[in-house]
Amino acid sequence: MGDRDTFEATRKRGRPTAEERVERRSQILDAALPVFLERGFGQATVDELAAAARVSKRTIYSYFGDKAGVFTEMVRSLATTVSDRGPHEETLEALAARMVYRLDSAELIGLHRLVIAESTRFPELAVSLHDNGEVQHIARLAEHIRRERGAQAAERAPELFTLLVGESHRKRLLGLMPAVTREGAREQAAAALAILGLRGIAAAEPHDPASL
Amino acid sequence: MGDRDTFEATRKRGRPTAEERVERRSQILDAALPVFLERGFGQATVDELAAAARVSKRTIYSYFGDKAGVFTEMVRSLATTVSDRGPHEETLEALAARMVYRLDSAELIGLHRLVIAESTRFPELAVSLHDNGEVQHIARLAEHIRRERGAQAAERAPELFTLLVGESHRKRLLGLMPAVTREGAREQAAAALAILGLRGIAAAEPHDPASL
DNA sequence: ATATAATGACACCAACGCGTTTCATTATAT
DNA sequence: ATATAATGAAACGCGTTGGTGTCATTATAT
Repeated sequence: MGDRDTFEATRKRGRPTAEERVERRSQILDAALPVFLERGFGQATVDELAAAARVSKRTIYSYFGDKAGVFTEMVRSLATTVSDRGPHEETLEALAARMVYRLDSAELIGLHRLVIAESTRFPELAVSLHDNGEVQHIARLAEHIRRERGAQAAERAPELFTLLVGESHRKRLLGLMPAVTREGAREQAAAALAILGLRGIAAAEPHDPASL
Repeated sequence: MGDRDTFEATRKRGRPTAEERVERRSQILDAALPVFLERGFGQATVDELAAAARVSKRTIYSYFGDKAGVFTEMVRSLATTVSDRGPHEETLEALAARMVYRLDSAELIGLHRLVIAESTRFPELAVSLHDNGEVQHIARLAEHIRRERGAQAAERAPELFTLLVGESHRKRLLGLMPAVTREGAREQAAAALAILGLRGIAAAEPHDPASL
Protein backbone atom coordinates (compact mmCIF):
# COMPACT_ATOMS: atom_id res chain seq x y z
CA MET A 1 0.00 0.00 0.00
CA GLY A 2 3.04 2.24 0.09
CA ASP A 3 2.60 2.94 -3.58
CA ARG A 4 -0.36 5.09 -2.58
CA ASP A 5 1.97 7.86 -1.60
CA THR A 6 4.95 7.13 -3.79
CA PHE A 7 3.76 7.21 -7.35
CA GLU A 8 0.43 8.84 -6.90
CA ALA A 9 0.98 10.64 -10.18
CA THR A 10 -2.19 11.09 -12.18
CA ARG A 11 -5.22 8.87 -11.95
CA LYS A 12 -7.65 8.62 -14.69
CA ARG A 13 -9.58 11.82 -15.19
CA GLY A 14 -12.95 12.60 -16.65
CA ARG A 15 -16.31 11.00 -16.38
CA PRO A 16 -16.08 7.37 -15.30
CA THR A 17 -17.58 4.46 -17.21
CA ALA A 18 -20.76 2.89 -15.90
CA GLU A 19 -18.71 0.08 -14.41
CA GLU A 20 -16.43 2.45 -12.58
CA ARG A 21 -19.42 4.36 -11.31
CA VAL A 22 -20.94 1.43 -9.44
CA GLU A 23 -17.57 0.46 -8.02
CA ARG A 24 -16.76 3.90 -6.72
CA ARG A 25 -19.11 3.88 -3.76
CA SER A 26 -18.03 0.61 -2.21
CA GLN A 27 -14.46 1.44 -3.13
CA ILE A 28 -14.64 4.52 -0.95
CA LEU A 29 -16.33 2.68 1.91
CA ASP A 30 -13.86 -0.19 1.80
CA ALA A 31 -10.93 2.17 1.85
CA ALA A 32 -12.47 4.21 4.65
CA LEU A 33 -12.57 1.30 7.08
CA PRO A 34 -8.84 0.96 7.80
CA VAL A 35 -8.50 4.73 7.95
CA PHE A 36 -11.27 5.12 10.52
CA LEU A 37 -10.08 2.06 12.41
CA GLU A 38 -6.60 3.32 13.03
CA ARG A 39 -7.31 7.03 13.24
CA GLY A 40 -10.81 7.25 14.69
CA PHE A 41 -13.58 9.40 13.31
CA GLY A 42 -12.28 12.67 14.63
CA GLN A 43 -8.65 12.28 13.64
CA ALA A 44 -9.30 10.84 10.21
CA THR A 45 -9.26 13.60 7.62
CA VAL A 46 -11.23 13.64 4.42
CA ASP A 47 -8.00 13.97 2.51
CA GLU A 48 -6.84 10.69 4.02
CA LEU A 49 -10.08 9.03 3.02
CA ALA A 50 -9.69 10.33 -0.51
CA ALA A 51 -6.09 9.20 -0.76
CA ALA A 52 -6.90 5.75 0.61
CA ALA A 53 -9.73 5.31 -1.89
CA ARG A 54 -7.58 6.72 -4.71
CA VAL A 55 -10.36 9.16 -5.39
CA SER A 56 -10.49 12.92 -5.28
CA LYS A 57 -11.86 14.70 -2.26
CA ARG A 58 -14.45 16.20 -4.55
CA THR A 59 -15.86 12.76 -5.36
CA ILE A 60 -16.19 11.85 -1.71
CA TYR A 61 -18.29 14.91 -1.04
CA SER A 62 -20.37 14.26 -4.14
CA TYR A 63 -21.15 10.73 -2.94
CA PHE A 64 -21.54 11.17 0.80
CA GLY A 65 -22.10 14.84 1.50
CA ASP A 66 -19.64 15.09 4.34
CA LYS A 67 -17.29 13.09 6.53
CA ALA A 68 -20.05 11.91 8.83
CA GLY A 69 -21.86 10.55 5.80
CA VAL A 70 -18.95 8.34 4.88
CA PHE A 71 -18.69 7.14 8.45
CA THR A 72 -22.33 6.29 8.98
CA GLU A 73 -22.67 4.57 5.62
CA MET A 74 -19.56 2.53 6.29
CA VAL A 75 -20.68 1.39 9.72
CA ARG A 76 -24.17 0.62 8.52
CA SER A 77 -22.99 -1.49 5.63
CA LEU A 78 -20.61 -3.34 7.92
CA ALA A 79 -23.22 -3.91 10.59
CA THR A 80 -25.34 -5.94 8.20
CA THR A 81 -22.41 -8.30 7.66
CA VAL A 82 -21.88 -8.90 11.36
CA SER A 83 -24.73 -11.32 11.68
CA ASP A 84 -23.63 -14.91 11.45
CA ARG A 85 -24.53 -16.73 8.27
CA GLY A 86 -23.05 -20.15 8.88
CA PRO A 87 -24.35 -23.59 8.02
CA HIS A 88 -27.41 -24.70 9.93
CA GLU A 89 -26.18 -28.24 10.40
CA GLU A 90 -23.15 -27.58 12.53
CA THR A 91 -23.00 -28.40 16.21
CA LEU A 92 -23.60 -25.83 18.92
CA GLU A 93 -19.97 -25.98 19.89
CA ALA A 94 -18.82 -25.34 16.35
CA LEU A 95 -21.18 -22.43 16.05
CA ALA A 96 -20.00 -20.97 19.33
CA ALA A 97 -16.36 -21.26 18.33
CA ARG A 98 -17.03 -19.56 15.02
CA MET A 99 -18.87 -16.77 16.78
CA VAL A 100 -16.04 -16.13 19.17
CA TYR A 101 -13.54 -16.15 16.35
CA ARG A 102 -15.53 -13.61 14.42
CA LEU A 103 -16.48 -11.39 17.37
CA ASP A 104 -12.90 -11.19 18.56
CA SER A 105 -11.44 -10.54 15.14
CA ALA A 106 -9.44 -7.38 14.80
CA GLU A 107 -11.97 -5.98 12.37
CA LEU A 108 -15.05 -6.37 14.53
CA ILE A 109 -13.24 -5.28 17.66
CA GLY A 110 -12.16 -2.15 15.89
CA LEU A 111 -15.65 -1.52 14.60
CA HIS A 112 -17.06 -1.97 18.07
CA ARG A 113 -14.50 0.39 19.52
CA LEU A 114 -15.31 2.95 16.88
CA VAL A 115 -19.05 2.78 17.47
CA ILE A 116 -18.63 2.92 21.24
CA ALA A 117 -16.39 5.93 20.89
CA GLU A 118 -18.92 7.75 18.72
CA SER A 119 -22.07 6.44 20.37
CA THR A 120 -22.86 9.92 21.63
CA ARG A 121 -22.49 11.58 18.26
CA PHE A 122 -24.07 8.73 16.27
CA PRO A 123 -26.50 6.90 18.55
CA GLU A 124 -28.28 5.24 15.63
CA LEU A 125 -25.08 3.44 14.69
CA ALA A 126 -24.93 1.86 18.12
CA VAL A 127 -28.49 0.65 17.73
CA SER A 128 -27.74 -0.72 14.30
CA LEU A 129 -24.66 -2.59 15.43
CA HIS A 130 -26.42 -4.03 18.42
CA ASP A 131 -29.47 -5.15 16.48
CA ASN A 132 -27.43 -6.74 13.75
CA GLY A 133 -24.86 -8.23 16.09
CA GLU A 134 -25.67 -9.27 19.59
CA VAL A 135 -29.39 -9.73 19.05
CA GLN A 136 -28.87 -11.94 16.02
CA HIS A 137 -26.14 -13.94 17.69
CA ILE A 138 -28.19 -14.68 20.76
CA ALA A 139 -31.16 -15.69 18.64
CA ARG A 140 -28.98 -18.02 16.67
CA LEU A 141 -27.52 -19.58 19.79
CA ALA A 142 -30.98 -20.05 21.23
CA GLU A 143 -32.14 -21.79 18.10
CA HIS A 144 -29.24 -24.23 18.21
CA ILE A 145 -29.64 -24.94 21.90
CA ARG A 146 -33.32 -25.59 21.45
CA ARG A 147 -32.62 -28.13 18.75
CA GLU A 148 -30.02 -29.91 20.81
CA ARG A 149 -31.33 -29.48 24.34
CA GLY A 150 -34.88 -28.23 24.29
CA ALA A 151 -36.66 -24.96 24.89
CA GLN A 152 -35.81 -24.63 28.56
CA ALA A 153 -32.09 -24.82 27.99
CA ALA A 154 -32.46 -22.30 25.22
CA GLU A 155 -33.35 -19.65 27.77
CA ARG A 156 -29.72 -19.64 28.71
CA ALA A 157 -28.68 -18.26 25.36
CA PRO A 158 -28.05 -14.71 26.61
CA GLU A 159 -25.81 -15.95 29.39
CA LEU A 160 -24.02 -18.22 26.97
CA PHE A 161 -23.34 -15.30 24.72
CA THR A 162 -22.04 -13.30 27.66
CA LEU A 163 -19.67 -16.09 28.62
CA LEU A 164 -18.57 -16.59 25.04
CA VAL A 165 -17.35 -13.07 24.51
CA GLY A 166 -16.31 -12.87 28.14
CA GLU A 167 -13.45 -10.84 29.45
CA SER A 168 -11.30 -11.24 26.39
CA HIS A 169 -13.68 -9.07 24.45
CA ARG A 170 -13.39 -6.26 26.94
CA LYS A 171 -9.63 -6.63 27.01
CA ARG A 172 -9.47 -6.43 23.26
CA LEU A 173 -11.67 -3.36 23.23
CA LEU A 174 -9.09 -1.79 25.51
CA GLY A 175 -6.32 -2.89 23.19
CA LEU A 176 -4.84 -5.21 25.78
CA MET A 177 -4.95 -8.41 23.76
CA PRO A 178 -4.15 -9.33 20.16
CA ALA A 179 -6.78 -10.81 17.88
CA VAL A 180 -7.98 -14.26 18.76
CA THR A 181 -6.68 -17.45 17.14
CA ARG A 182 -8.92 -20.26 15.92
CA GLU A 183 -7.62 -22.48 18.68
CA GLY A 184 -8.25 -19.82 21.30
CA ALA A 185 -11.79 -19.38 20.05
CA ARG A 186 -12.44 -23.11 20.32
CA GLU A 187 -11.13 -23.26 23.87
CA GLN A 188 -13.13 -20.26 24.92
CA ALA A 189 -16.30 -21.68 23.40
CA ALA A 190 -15.77 -25.04 25.06
CA ALA A 191 -15.20 -23.43 28.44
CA ALA A 192 -18.33 -21.30 28.20
CA LEU A 193 -20.46 -24.26 27.18
CA ALA A 194 -19.06 -26.38 29.98
CA ILE A 195 -19.96 -23.82 32.60
CA LEU A 196 -23.56 -23.81 31.51
CA GLY A 197 -23.65 -27.58 31.22
CA LEU A 198 -24.30 -27.35 27.53
CA ARG A 199 -21.32 -29.33 26.40
CA GLY A 200 -21.57 -32.74 24.84
CA ILE A 201 -24.62 -33.97 23.01
CA ALA A 202 -28.15 -35.11 23.79
CA ALA A 203 -28.29 -36.05 27.47
CA ALA A 204 -29.43 -33.06 29.45
CA GLU A 205 -27.29 -33.75 32.48
CA PRO A 206 -25.79 -30.56 33.84
CA HIS A 207 -22.20 -31.23 34.80
CA ASP A 208 -22.80 -29.12 37.87
CA PRO A 209 -26.13 -30.05 39.48
CA ALA A 210 -25.90 -27.19 41.94
CA SER A 211 -26.31 -24.71 39.14
CA LEU A 212 -30.01 -25.33 39.09
CA MET B 1 -24.04 23.97 37.14
CA GLY B 2 -25.67 26.57 34.92
CA ASP B 3 -24.09 29.38 36.91
CA ARG B 4 -20.85 28.45 35.24
CA ASP B 5 -21.87 30.30 32.13
CA THR B 6 -24.32 32.81 33.49
CA PHE B 7 -22.43 34.97 35.92
CA GLU B 8 -18.92 34.14 34.96
CA ALA B 9 -17.92 37.76 35.51
CA THR B 10 -14.51 38.20 37.10
CA ARG B 11 -12.82 35.60 39.23
CA LYS B 12 -10.21 36.48 41.73
CA ARG B 13 -6.96 37.52 40.16
CA GLY B 14 -3.41 37.37 41.32
CA ARG B 15 -1.36 34.81 43.10
CA PRO B 16 -3.50 32.33 45.00
CA THR B 17 -3.19 31.57 48.69
CA ALA B 18 -1.54 28.33 49.72
CA GLU B 19 -4.93 26.82 50.33
CA GLU B 20 -6.18 27.74 46.89
CA ARG B 21 -3.03 26.36 45.41
CA VAL B 22 -3.56 22.84 46.68
CA GLU B 23 -7.18 22.89 45.65
CA ARG B 24 -6.50 24.04 42.12
CA ARG B 25 -5.21 20.77 40.76
CA SER B 26 -8.06 18.54 41.84
CA GLN B 27 -10.47 21.32 41.02
CA ILE B 28 -9.35 21.20 37.41
CA LEU B 29 -9.45 17.41 37.25
CA ASP B 30 -12.89 17.23 38.82
CA ALA B 31 -14.27 19.77 36.42
CA ALA B 32 -12.60 18.05 33.46
CA LEU B 33 -14.48 14.79 33.99
CA PRO B 34 -17.96 15.88 32.89
CA VAL B 35 -16.48 17.82 30.00
CA PHE B 36 -14.53 14.86 28.67
CA LEU B 37 -17.43 12.52 29.36
CA GLU B 38 -19.94 14.37 27.25
CA ARG B 39 -17.58 15.72 24.59
CA GLY B 40 -14.86 13.10 24.31
CA PHE B 41 -11.15 13.85 24.31
CA GLY B 42 -10.99 15.16 20.77
CA GLN B 43 -14.03 17.40 20.87
CA ALA B 44 -13.38 18.85 24.30
CA THR B 45 -11.49 22.12 24.01
CA VAL B 46 -9.07 23.52 26.53
CA ASP B 47 -11.23 26.62 26.80
CA GLU B 48 -14.13 24.43 27.90
CA LEU B 49 -11.95 22.77 30.49
CA ALA B 50 -10.86 26.15 31.80
CA ALA B 51 -14.39 27.49 31.94
CA ALA B 52 -15.67 24.38 33.72
CA ALA B 53 -12.92 24.62 36.32
CA ARG B 54 -13.40 28.39 36.66
CA VAL B 55 -9.72 28.77 35.99
CA SER B 56 -7.82 30.51 33.24
CA LYS B 57 -6.46 28.56 30.32
CA ARG B 58 -3.03 29.69 31.37
CA THR B 59 -3.33 27.88 34.68
CA ILE B 60 -4.33 24.64 32.98
CA TYR B 61 -1.22 24.70 30.84
CA SER B 62 0.89 25.59 33.82
CA TYR B 63 -0.41 22.60 35.76
CA PHE B 64 -0.72 19.94 33.08
CA GLY B 65 1.32 21.03 30.10
CA ASP B 66 -1.29 20.27 27.49
CA LYS B 67 -4.74 18.81 26.97
CA ALA B 68 -3.45 15.26 26.93
CA GLY B 69 -1.88 15.90 30.31
CA VAL B 70 -5.20 16.85 31.84
CA PHE B 71 -6.80 13.80 30.31
CA THR B 72 -4.23 11.25 31.41
CA GLU B 73 -4.00 12.65 34.93
CA MET B 74 -7.78 12.63 35.23
CA VAL B 75 -8.14 9.06 34.08
CA ARG B 76 -5.28 7.88 36.22
CA SER B 77 -6.63 9.47 39.36
CA LEU B 78 -10.05 8.03 38.66
CA ALA B 79 -8.70 4.58 37.92
CA THR B 80 -7.34 4.30 41.44
CA THR B 81 -10.82 4.91 42.82
CA VAL B 82 -12.41 2.20 40.70
CA SER B 83 -11.25 -0.59 42.93
CA ASP B 84 -13.88 -1.65 45.42
CA ARG B 85 -13.22 -0.68 49.01
CA GLY B 86 -16.26 -2.10 50.77
CA PRO B 87 -16.57 -3.81 54.13
CA HIS B 88 -14.96 -7.19 54.39
CA GLU B 89 -17.78 -8.70 56.34
CA GLU B 90 -20.55 -8.44 53.77
CA THR B 91 -21.93 -11.44 51.93
CA LEU B 92 -20.83 -12.41 48.46
CA GLU B 93 -24.20 -11.45 47.11
CA ALA B 94 -24.06 -8.02 48.65
CA LEU B 95 -20.57 -7.50 47.30
CA ALA B 96 -21.64 -8.62 43.84
CA ALA B 97 -24.63 -6.29 43.84
CA ARG B 98 -22.50 -3.35 44.92
CA MET B 99 -20.00 -4.15 42.19
CA VAL B 100 -22.65 -4.21 39.50
CA TYR B 101 -24.11 -0.99 40.79
CA ARG B 102 -20.76 0.72 40.64
CA LEU B 103 -19.58 -0.77 37.34
CA ASP B 104 -22.81 0.17 35.60
CA SER B 105 -22.92 3.68 37.00
CA ALA B 106 -23.02 6.46 34.47
CA GLU B 107 -19.66 7.69 35.63
CA LEU B 108 -17.74 4.45 35.21
CA ILE B 109 -19.46 3.58 31.98
CA GLY B 110 -18.46 6.95 30.62
CA LEU B 111 -14.91 6.51 31.82
CA HIS B 112 -14.74 3.11 30.19
CA ARG B 113 -16.10 4.47 26.96
CA LEU B 114 -13.57 7.25 27.03
CA VAL B 115 -10.63 4.96 27.63
CA ILE B 116 -11.77 2.50 24.97
CA ALA B 117 -12.15 5.33 22.50
CA GLU B 118 -8.63 6.59 23.21
CA SER B 119 -6.99 3.23 23.79
CA THR B 120 -4.93 3.68 20.64
CA ARG B 121 -3.68 7.13 21.58
CA PHE B 122 -3.25 6.39 25.29
CA PRO B 123 -2.60 2.66 25.67
CA GLU B 124 -1.22 3.08 29.18
CA LEU B 125 -4.56 4.40 30.38
CA ALA B 126 -6.24 1.21 29.24
CA VAL B 127 -3.72 -0.82 31.20
CA SER B 128 -4.22 1.34 34.25
CA LEU B 129 -7.98 1.08 34.15
CA HIS B 130 -7.88 -2.66 33.65
CA ASP B 131 -5.38 -3.27 36.43
CA ASN B 132 -7.25 -1.10 38.88
CA GLY B 133 -10.67 -2.31 37.85
CA GLU B 134 -11.28 -5.74 36.50
CA VAL B 135 -8.23 -7.36 38.05
CA GLN B 136 -9.04 -5.99 41.50
CA HIS B 137 -12.69 -6.89 41.24
CA ILE B 138 -12.03 -10.46 40.25
CA ALA B 139 -9.52 -10.85 43.05
CA ARG B 140 -12.01 -9.51 45.52
CA LEU B 141 -14.71 -11.85 44.28
CA ALA B 142 -12.33 -14.78 44.49
CA GLU B 143 -11.47 -13.92 48.06
CA HIS B 144 -15.10 -13.84 49.08
CA ILE B 145 -15.97 -17.05 47.30
CA ARG B 146 -13.06 -18.80 48.92
CA ARG B 147 -14.24 -17.75 52.37
CA GLU B 148 -17.77 -18.88 51.71
CA ARG B 149 -17.31 -21.87 49.40
CA GLY B 150 -13.67 -22.90 49.37
CA ALA B 151 -10.75 -22.59 47.01
CA GLN B 152 -12.17 -24.68 44.22
CA ALA B 153 -15.28 -22.58 43.83
CA ALA B 154 -13.10 -19.49 43.87
CA GLU B 155 -11.69 -20.49 40.50
CA ARG B 156 -14.97 -19.40 39.03
CA ALA B 157 -14.40 -15.79 39.98
CA PRO B 158 -13.52 -14.63 36.44
CA GLU B 159 -16.67 -16.20 35.01
CA LEU B 160 -18.71 -14.70 37.82
CA PHE B 161 -17.35 -11.30 37.01
CA THR B 162 -18.18 -11.82 33.35
CA LEU B 163 -21.75 -12.75 34.18
CA LEU B 164 -22.08 -9.89 36.62
CA VAL B 165 -21.30 -7.18 34.11
CA GLY B 166 -22.97 -9.19 31.39
CA GLU B 167 -24.71 -7.75 28.40
CA SER B 168 -26.01 -4.70 30.18
CA HIS B 169 -22.49 -3.38 30.42
CA ARG B 170 -21.97 -3.65 26.68
CA LYS B 171 -25.34 -2.08 26.03
CA ARG B 172 -24.51 0.80 28.29
CA LEU B 173 -21.16 1.28 26.60
CA LEU B 174 -23.12 1.66 23.39
CA GLY B 175 -25.43 4.13 25.07
CA LEU B 176 -28.42 1.82 24.70
CA MET B 177 -29.40 1.64 28.36
CA PRO B 178 -29.70 4.16 31.19
CA ALA B 179 -27.63 3.80 34.35
CA VAL B 180 -28.47 0.87 36.57
CA THR B 181 -30.71 1.09 39.62
CA ARG B 182 -29.90 -0.48 42.96
CA GLU B 183 -32.69 -2.95 42.49
CA GLY B 184 -31.50 -3.82 39.00
CA ALA B 185 -28.01 -4.41 40.31
CA ARG B 186 -29.31 -6.76 43.00
CA GLU B 187 -31.30 -8.78 40.51
CA GLN B 188 -28.41 -9.01 38.11
CA ALA B 189 -26.06 -10.12 40.85
CA ALA B 190 -28.51 -12.73 42.09
CA ALA B 191 -29.00 -14.15 38.61
CA ALA B 192 -25.28 -14.38 37.95
CA LEU B 193 -24.63 -16.12 41.24
CA ALA B 194 -27.47 -18.55 40.66
CA ILE B 195 -26.11 -19.62 37.30
CA LEU B 196 -22.79 -20.54 38.85
CA GLY B 197 -24.47 -22.24 41.81
CA LEU B 198 -22.97 -19.73 44.17
CA ARG B 199 -26.19 -18.42 45.59
CA GLY B 200 -27.61 -18.87 49.05
CA ILE B 201 -25.15 -19.65 51.78
CA ALA B 202 -24.64 -17.16 54.56
CA ALA B 203 -28.26 -16.28 55.25
CA ALA B 204 -28.64 -14.86 51.79
CA GLU B 205 -32.38 -15.13 51.51
CA PRO B 206 -33.44 -14.79 47.89
CA HIS B 207 -35.98 -11.99 47.81
CA ASP B 208 -37.27 -13.22 44.49
CA PRO B 209 -37.40 -17.01 44.26
CA ALA B 210 -38.81 -16.88 40.73
CA SER B 211 -35.69 -15.21 39.37
CA LEU B 212 -34.26 -18.62 38.68
C1' DA C 1 -21.27 15.97 -33.42
C1' DT C 2 -22.58 18.43 -29.60
C1' DA C 3 -24.02 19.16 -25.00
C1' DT C 4 -23.61 17.50 -20.53
C1' DA C 5 -22.42 14.85 -16.44
C1' DA C 6 -18.86 13.33 -13.65
C1' DT C 7 -14.35 13.28 -12.29
C1' DG C 8 -9.16 14.64 -10.94
C1' DA C 9 -6.07 18.12 -9.62
C1' DC C 10 -5.39 21.99 -7.07
C1' DA C 11 -6.05 26.30 -5.09
C1' DC C 12 -8.66 28.47 -1.74
C1' DC C 13 -11.32 30.00 2.34
C1' DA C 14 -13.13 30.35 6.82
C1' DA C 15 -13.44 28.31 11.22
C1' DC C 16 -11.47 26.29 14.83
C1' DG C 17 -8.44 25.18 18.49
C1' DC C 18 -3.96 24.56 20.68
C1' DG C 19 -0.62 26.78 22.87
C1' DT C 20 1.79 31.51 23.80
C1' DT C 21 2.35 36.19 24.93
C1' DT C 22 1.33 40.36 27.32
C1' DC C 23 -0.16 42.90 31.05
C1' DA C 24 -2.46 43.90 35.20
C1' DT C 25 -3.15 41.98 39.77
C1' DT C 26 -2.41 39.77 44.13
C1' DA C 27 -0.12 36.72 47.56
C1' DT C 28 4.29 35.16 49.30
C1' DA C 29 9.25 35.32 50.45
C1' DT C 30 12.89 37.81 52.56
C1' DA D 1 9.02 47.34 51.84
C1' DT D 2 10.50 45.17 47.84
C1' DA D 3 11.03 41.53 44.65
C1' DT D 4 8.96 37.58 42.88
C1' DA D 5 5.79 33.89 41.78
C1' DA D 6 1.39 32.74 40.24
C1' DT D 7 -2.76 33.90 38.37
C1' DG D 8 -6.85 36.03 35.33
C1' DA D 9 -8.08 38.17 31.13
C1' DA D 10 -7.63 38.81 26.51
C1' DA D 11 -5.53 38.82 22.29
C1' DC D 12 -3.02 36.39 18.93
C1' DG D 13 -0.04 33.29 15.90
C1' DC D 14 -0.27 29.43 13.41
C1' DG D 15 -1.25 24.95 11.74
C1' DT D 16 -5.06 21.95 10.58
C1' DT D 17 -9.16 20.70 8.40
C1' DG D 18 -13.81 20.64 6.47
C1' DG D 19 -15.82 22.00 2.60
C1' DT D 20 -15.93 24.83 -2.24
C1' DG D 21 -14.65 26.82 -6.62
C1' DT D 22 -12.33 26.42 -10.90
C1' DC D 23 -10.79 24.28 -14.86
C1' DA D 24 -9.21 20.68 -17.74
C1' DT D 25 -10.51 16.06 -19.07
C1' DT D 26 -13.23 12.14 -20.38
C1' DA D 27 -17.41 9.31 -20.94
C1' DT D 28 -22.30 9.40 -21.90
C1' DA D 29 -26.75 10.99 -23.83
C1' DT D 30 -29.19 12.44 -27.78
